[in-house]
Amino acid sequence: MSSSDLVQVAVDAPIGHLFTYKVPDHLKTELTPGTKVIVPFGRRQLTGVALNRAQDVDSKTLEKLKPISEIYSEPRLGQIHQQWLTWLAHYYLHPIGQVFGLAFAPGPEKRKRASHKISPTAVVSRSQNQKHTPNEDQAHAISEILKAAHKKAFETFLLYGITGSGKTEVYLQVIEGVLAQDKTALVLVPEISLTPQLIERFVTRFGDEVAVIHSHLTPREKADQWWSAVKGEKRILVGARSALFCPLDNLGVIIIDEEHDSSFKQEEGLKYHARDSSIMKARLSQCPVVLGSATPSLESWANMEAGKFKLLELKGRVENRELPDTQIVDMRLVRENRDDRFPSWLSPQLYQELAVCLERGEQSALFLNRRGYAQCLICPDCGYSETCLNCSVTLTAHDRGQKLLCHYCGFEKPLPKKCIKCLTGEYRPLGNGTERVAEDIEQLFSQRGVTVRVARADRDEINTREKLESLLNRIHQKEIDIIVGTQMIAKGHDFPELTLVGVVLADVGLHIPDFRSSERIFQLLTQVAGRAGRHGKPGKVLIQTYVPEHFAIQHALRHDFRGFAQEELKCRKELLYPPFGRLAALRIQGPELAEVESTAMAIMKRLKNFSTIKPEFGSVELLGPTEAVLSRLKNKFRFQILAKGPSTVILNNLMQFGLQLGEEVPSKIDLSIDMDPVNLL
DNA sequence: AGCACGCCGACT
DNA sequence: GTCGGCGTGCTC
Repeated sequence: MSSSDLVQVAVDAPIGHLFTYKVPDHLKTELTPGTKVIVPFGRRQLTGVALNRAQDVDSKTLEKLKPISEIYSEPRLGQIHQQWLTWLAHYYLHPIGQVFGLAFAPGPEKRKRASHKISPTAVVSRSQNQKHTPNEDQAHAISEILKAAHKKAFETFLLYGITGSGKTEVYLQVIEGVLAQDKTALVLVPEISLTPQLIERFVTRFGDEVAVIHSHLTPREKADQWWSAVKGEKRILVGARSALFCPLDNLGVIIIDEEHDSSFKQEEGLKYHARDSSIMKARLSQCPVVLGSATPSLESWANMEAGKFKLLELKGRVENRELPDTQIVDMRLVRENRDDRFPSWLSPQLYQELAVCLERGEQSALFLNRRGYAQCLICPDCGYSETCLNCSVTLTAHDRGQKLLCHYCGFEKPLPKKCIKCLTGEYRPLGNGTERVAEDIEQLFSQRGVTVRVARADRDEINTREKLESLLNRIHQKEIDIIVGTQMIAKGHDFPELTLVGVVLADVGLHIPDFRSSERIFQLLTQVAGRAGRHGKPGKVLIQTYVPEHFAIQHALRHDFRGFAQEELKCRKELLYPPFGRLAALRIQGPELAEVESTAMAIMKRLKNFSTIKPEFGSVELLGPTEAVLSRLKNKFRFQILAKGPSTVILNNLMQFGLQLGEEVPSKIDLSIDMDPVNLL
């Protein structure tokens, strides 16, 4: 037998290694590395990707090998994609066949030859949103990026500029230049920022060159968009993180907008970070990658300071718009001088500003990073609060407190009339959510004979694309006076008439035991402040907080990212947290607490042992096992081991060993590894 | 992940 | 006697 008869296949099954298949004679010429195939696997037929030809095997093993059943004529993953997907599988310790599976179009398998043109926005007026003449900073950024693209040079640019500094215009002109070089462009945006407005901007500029992938498309639409990009009919692909898997050829640039956004990290299955993975893809594709943000992640900022990323700064807002006047309201004082005319979450100062805003006929927004009616309901008699059956969390009140909902598993039940513990107490809300804020505001003003049109913008209220579009329309038509919302109003949307932003409680999220909590609060406050006063009218931002002295709040108040970064990086350095050290999390989960705990301890012991025997792991610090902060989710008890080390290579090696340990663990227990974890709860 | 095989409890 | 529970093990 000659070696060309055998091929390695990455089969779409949760198994870490490749499988060897025979190549039937009639497929020999058509089968090249990167071809999608169907192979017999046990009793089933699975898809996979053929990779390299396999070595000869002895005749005994040869007998066991099965032949490839079928092959697809397209897509054929080029060498760059194969290398990239292989890197992902190794780096994130995920079964290679499943990683390769992600590079195929989601949705309908059978596709028609004719490609339907699905333009995300039907008719576009090319008059509006035309190409702007870039200012000096923009022009410099555009030329630097295009220079790299032209040289086919890999380089990572950090495009740093505050909200309204014109990052999108840079993206658009870079893409224009890349298209002129006859190459393609990929733009990744957090799902929440992938708004009709943003899509419109791309479509207006580039018309039917743009494919868009977002989560509200039907499988059919998604497949059409995907294929039009794969086949090069559309040379620009805009999408959320998963669009990174679309096998575009001839990439000229990758753009990651809002690069700091934690939604770029996938938390399930292949736990990849789309920003880091993009950088690897750009490296392999020999093209520049642009990371854009007003509040860069400290990882990226440190990489820039270390000279690995090149800084392109956009100073100031375009058209010299002024930064909003930002003030803090100390809620401790508000509480001391309690004014019963207002709900307890509302300071007289914020009320005053809202009233002024209403009088002037201008729009305002109230931001609170907590959805629902109340964080929990508590019995005033015995102190009991309702918890989820499946998770170790309290239930959040929704629908004016009539419904209790678990934000982790979706469990819900109606509110009991009396406390289920002492049977006498009547639950009281604790910790306001957006629903409560919206209700209070409406009531407060109507009591005073003022009708305010309040709209809520959160995941509960705005759960379809239609609702989002209708909300945005109503806001733009000035049919809304006050928008009450969560992150949804902080990210992506441009509200031209908005002059006042009130942060209801900046403290939400500040006390969670996660080393990135300050960074997240700084980002959120900066983003939400950036919504105020963008078009000619000066904006005002009021931040209500019980900890006005907190450095994240103080730096946000002064619009001082550099100051924040410097101070936060100092803390990170002392504890060797990222970006100064790297992390890997090993998570152990299962239905029985005792079993999970003992398994976690056994694994820790093995890891410790292994790392003391091998000197190269001397620099790795192993922490735990600890019960996760969310100790039970969806009926699974959760423990965690954290590995902290100087480099990812070392952590990766250690985690490879950790993965092996997973095979010796009881079958009810699942062990998963998260490289560069973002969520540590 | 499926889908087998395999070895113990409650049914006609 | 078997129907079916889910533990364990394999898939080129």
